[in-house]
Amino acid sequence: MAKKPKRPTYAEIAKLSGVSEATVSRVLNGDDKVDAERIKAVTEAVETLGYKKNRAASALASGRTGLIAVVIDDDLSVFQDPFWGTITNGISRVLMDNEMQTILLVAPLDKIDSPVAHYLQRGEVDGVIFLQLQKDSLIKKLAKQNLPLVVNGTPHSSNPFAYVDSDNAGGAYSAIEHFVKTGRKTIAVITGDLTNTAAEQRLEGYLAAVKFFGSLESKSLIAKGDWTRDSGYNLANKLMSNNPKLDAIFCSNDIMALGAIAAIQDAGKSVPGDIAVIGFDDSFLAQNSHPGLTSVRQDIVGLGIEAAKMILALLQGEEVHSEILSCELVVRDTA
Amino acid sequence: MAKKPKRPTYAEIAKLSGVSEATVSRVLNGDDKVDAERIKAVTEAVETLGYKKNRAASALASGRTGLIAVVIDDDLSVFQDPFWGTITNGISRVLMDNEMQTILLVAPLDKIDSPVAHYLQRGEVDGVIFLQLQKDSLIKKLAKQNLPLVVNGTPHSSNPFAYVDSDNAGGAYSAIEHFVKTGRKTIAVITGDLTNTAAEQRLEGYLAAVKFFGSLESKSLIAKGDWTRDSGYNLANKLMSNNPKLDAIFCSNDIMALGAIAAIQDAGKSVPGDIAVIGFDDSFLAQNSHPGLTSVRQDIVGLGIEAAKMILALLQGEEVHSEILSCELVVRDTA
DNA sequence: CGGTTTCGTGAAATCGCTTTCACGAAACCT
DNA sequence: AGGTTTCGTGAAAGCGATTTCACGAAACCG
Repeated sequence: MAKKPKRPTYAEIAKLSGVSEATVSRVLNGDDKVDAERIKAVTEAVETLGYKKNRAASALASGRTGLIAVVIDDDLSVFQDPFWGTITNGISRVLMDNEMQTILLVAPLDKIDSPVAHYLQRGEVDGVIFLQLQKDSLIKKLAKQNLPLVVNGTPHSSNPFAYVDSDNAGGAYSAIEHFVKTGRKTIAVITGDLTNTAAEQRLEGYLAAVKFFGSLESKSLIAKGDWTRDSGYNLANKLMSNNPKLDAIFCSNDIMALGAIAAIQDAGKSVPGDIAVIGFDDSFLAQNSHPGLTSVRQDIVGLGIEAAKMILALLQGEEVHSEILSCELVVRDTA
Repeated sequence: MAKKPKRPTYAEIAKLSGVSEATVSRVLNGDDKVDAERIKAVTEAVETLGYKKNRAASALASGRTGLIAVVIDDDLSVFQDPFWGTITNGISRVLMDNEMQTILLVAPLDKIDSPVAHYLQRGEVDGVIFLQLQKDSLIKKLAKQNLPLVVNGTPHSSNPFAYVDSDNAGGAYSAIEHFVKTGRKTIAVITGDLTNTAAEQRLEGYLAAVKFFGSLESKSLIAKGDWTRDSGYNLANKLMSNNPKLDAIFCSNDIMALGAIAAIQDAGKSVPGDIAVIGFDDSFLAQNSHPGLTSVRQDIVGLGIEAAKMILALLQGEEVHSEILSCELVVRDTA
C-alpha cells in the first residue's frame, strides 16, 4: 500500500553539503541569514538528491500543514453551479504554485459546531476560503481564533475579514450603458434575491446608470426576482404588461434572462428587435443559448486567484485589503 | 497565526484511562484485540477530552496521510463544466464521512513528470481519483507503485485499475426506446468525439436499440459530432437533408441537442412536432432550455460516491470491481 | 504437570522536520 | 584595548502519533 522508495531526508542533505540539519532547515525555509556558501551547498545537495520536504513531518514540527480549505456550503444546492468549480480552479493553481494544497470541504455549515467547523478550528489547515458568505457566526469565530480567512462575495455588514468580489454594480452599470448607447429608452431590471449582496449591488448599478443617463426611472421597471428561470419568465411578462414601451430588460443572472426571453417571444415580440435583454455571469447558458445572450462576464478564475493570493499574504502576516474585480460586457445577439 | 488552544494528546488519554499510549493507539485504530474494559476506558477518556487525532503526527508515524487526491486534467477546458464539481462533491462527502479529506489537483497532466505527477508519487496522498482518463502512462506508473487509484470513465484498453462510469450504452438505448414507443420511425444519432469511450458507448447503445426495435438502420442516420453546439447544428442540418423522413435525433450531449434543435427550427420545422430530440447529461442546459430538453440523466454525484467508496476499499486492501451506474431518461418537451 | 505457544500490554524507538539554546567568532562600543 | 553585542551555527530537544520488541501471564500441549 505504501511507497517503497525511501526519500532523502535532511540527514542526507546535511551530510552531502557538510552542514547541520538545522542549517538545512534554515536554508529551505529561507529563514535566517545563512552564509552564502552554505546556502549554495545546501541548494545543490537538494538539487542532486531531488529532495522534497515531507509535509507530514514538517507539519508536525511547525504546526503549519500547507493546506488551505475551500469551503462550500452545500445547502445552496451549489451542485450544478459551475461557478464554484471555476473559482476553486483559480484558487488551486495559485496555491499549487506556492507548494500548498487545496482541501475541499463541501458540507452544510448552518450549525456552528458541525464536523467541518470543528475541523477548521482544529488547526488541520492553515487558512480557509469561504465560497459563500456563511452564517457570520462561524466565520467570526474562526477569525477570532486568528485563522486566516478570505470570503468570496461582499459581506453584509462591515466585517473584520477580507473578501474578493466582482464589481457587480459596475457590471450592471455597463449593461445599462450599452442599452442606452444602442438607443433603448425604457429599461427594466429583474433583480436576484435581494437578501444577497450581489443581487443588491447589481440593482444599485442599474439605478445609478439609469439616473446618470437620464433614462426613465420608475418603480414599475424594477422587478424583484429570485434567480430562477420561472421568476425571469413571470416578471418579464409583468414588466411588459405594466410598461407598454418597454424595450430593454437587464436580468441579474443568465437563467432569468433566458426566462425573460422566452416570455418575450411567447408574447409575440422579438429579441432584440422589440426588447433587448442582457444577463449576468456569461455562463455556459449564455454562451450556448440561441440567440446568443449578451451578458456581463465576471472573472471567476480571477476571483479564485485573488482569494488565494490574499490567503497567502495573510499567512505571511501581511495586511490585505479586499479586492473588487471588474466585469466585462460580452455582446452577443440579444442586445 | 497558529492556534493557541492546546489539544489533548495520547499522553492525556493514557493518563486519564490508566493505560499506556500504545494501547490508546491500538484502541483508536481498532487494531489489535485489547481488553474490553480498557477499550471502554480509553473510549470514555477520548469522549470526555474531546480528543481528535492530530493528522500530521499520525501521518508522520504511519505514512498514511488521510488525503485522497482528485485530479482533473486542466487541458480539457473543464473549467465551465459542472460535471467535475458535482462528482467531486460526491467524492468529498464520502471521504469526509470516513475522516479523510479531498485534495484538489487541477493541472495539465500531459507530461509524465509534471509537478502533480511527482506529488502523487511522493506519498503525500493515500490514493488518487482521476476524473478523466489520462495518458495511460502516468496512471499505469502510479498503479505499478501500488498507489490506490480509481478512474472515472471507462478506459480504452483493459487496464489493471478500477473505474466507475455511467451506463452510457444503456442510457442511449433508453432514449431510442422512448423514441420508438412514441412512434418515431427514422431515428438519427449525433455522436460525440468518438475517441472518447463515453461517446463510443452511447453510439453502441443507439445501434443496439435500433437493431433490437427494428428501426431503420442506415449509415446516413449516423452523424459524427464533437460535443460542440456547432457540430450539433451542422449535423442536424445534414441529417435532415439526407433523410427527408427524419423524425427523431438522439444527441450524445445536451449542447449538441440544443444546436440540433436550433437547426431544426431554423429549417422551419418544429420540435417535437416534426422531429423529436433527446440529449444526454440532463445538464443545467437541458433543465433550463426552452422548450425543455428531454435528456438522459447520469447520476454524477453517485459516480463520485462510488469512486470514493472504491478508494476506501482499496485502502483496506480489499478487492474492488468497477461500477457502472445506470442512467435515467428525463422526459421534458422535446421528445 | 513441565514446557511451549499464544496473548495482551507497556517501554521505548522512530517518523522527518523545526526550533530553542548555548557557544565561539566577529563586530561594535567607549 | 577591554568589554559588550550581535551573528551564524550545530547539538539536541521536541512535535504527537505508530510500531517494534520484549516480557509476564494465561492458555495449550502431550
